[in-house]
Amino acid sequence: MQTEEEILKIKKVKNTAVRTVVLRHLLAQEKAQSLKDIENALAYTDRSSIFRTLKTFEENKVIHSIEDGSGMTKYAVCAEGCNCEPKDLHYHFYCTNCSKTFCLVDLPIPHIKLPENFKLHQANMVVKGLCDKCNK
Amino acid sequence: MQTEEEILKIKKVKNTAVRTVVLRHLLAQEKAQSLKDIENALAYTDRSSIFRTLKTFEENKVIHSIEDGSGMTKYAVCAEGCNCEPKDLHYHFYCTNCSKTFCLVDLPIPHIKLPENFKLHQANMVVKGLCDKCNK
DNA sequence: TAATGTTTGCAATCGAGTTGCGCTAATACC
DNA sequence: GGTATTAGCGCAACTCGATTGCAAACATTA
Ligand SMILES: [Mn+2]
Ligand SMILES: [Mn+2]
Ligand SMILES: [Zn+2]
Ligand SMILES: [Zn+2]
Repeated sequence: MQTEEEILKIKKVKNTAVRTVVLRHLLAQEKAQSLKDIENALAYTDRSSIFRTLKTFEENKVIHSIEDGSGMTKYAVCAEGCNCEPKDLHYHFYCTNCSKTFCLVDLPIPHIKLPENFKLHQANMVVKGLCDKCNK
Repeated sequence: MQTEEEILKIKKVKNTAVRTVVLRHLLAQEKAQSLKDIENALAYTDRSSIFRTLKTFEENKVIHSIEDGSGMTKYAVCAEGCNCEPKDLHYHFYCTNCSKTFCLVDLPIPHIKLPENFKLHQANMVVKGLCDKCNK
């Protein structure tokens, strides 16, 4: 497991107080976090600072974002070695009962045969249903 | 190709003026439409009426919605025989250049082996990149 | 140190989505 | 047909996540 400092160094993002604490928070979660989740957890850090930090992180591939249909974009730390390329894409699971969103990093996306002349760059793959805790 | 009246009858949705014109518009498009797209196209129909129409259509599986990450939910008419079940799920393509979102109905989603005890109900699968027209 | 660039906090704004409400049209009931 | 009830519609207001302008604080460079 890499520390916040190591990750930021590898991804060439300058370390600051806000960046460290946001990244630390993201690393400590099992579920993907919304801006509001982070804002609530970091009571003394301003929302717009967190917002801009998330943008910076995403641009530099420290994290990736997930549109799970809940109305709030979620964020999760990229796995070690991830470069947000097609080979790094994975499914996400959104539990319609507990509203948690997870990265299914062990479930790589199969090769998608797009129509002639289409070019794949990114993907937002969200599978919805019940997570193991809610599926009783 | 089914007419608006036929589709609404099959899906047991009462026909009204707004519903007919919204469905007709959706049927005539090659790309999935946002609420704003429809509002712009139907200049004399109120936004909230279109909004509620879309909700009704979605609840009754006349259309399905797509979260393509553009910030606006897109809507597309379900294929004939579609019941919005896992077997009916398909990929969507969002062109990052021209911002068009398409249903790739001929590209069914492969079986997804979720972790133990997870239950799949729905999915929002969006592949992003360049469409054939923009990939020169 | 002074100049320059970057990050942060605060407040304001944006905009897609949603809702309350009164009016009208459609349907059900007598 | 006539009246009560329900459903759909249009307008305006509102919600709330996301985004931005700006000035102060901080870091880097010359
Ligand atoms: Mn992920
Ligand atoms: Mn579709
Ligand atoms: Zn759950
Ligand atoms: Zn395109």
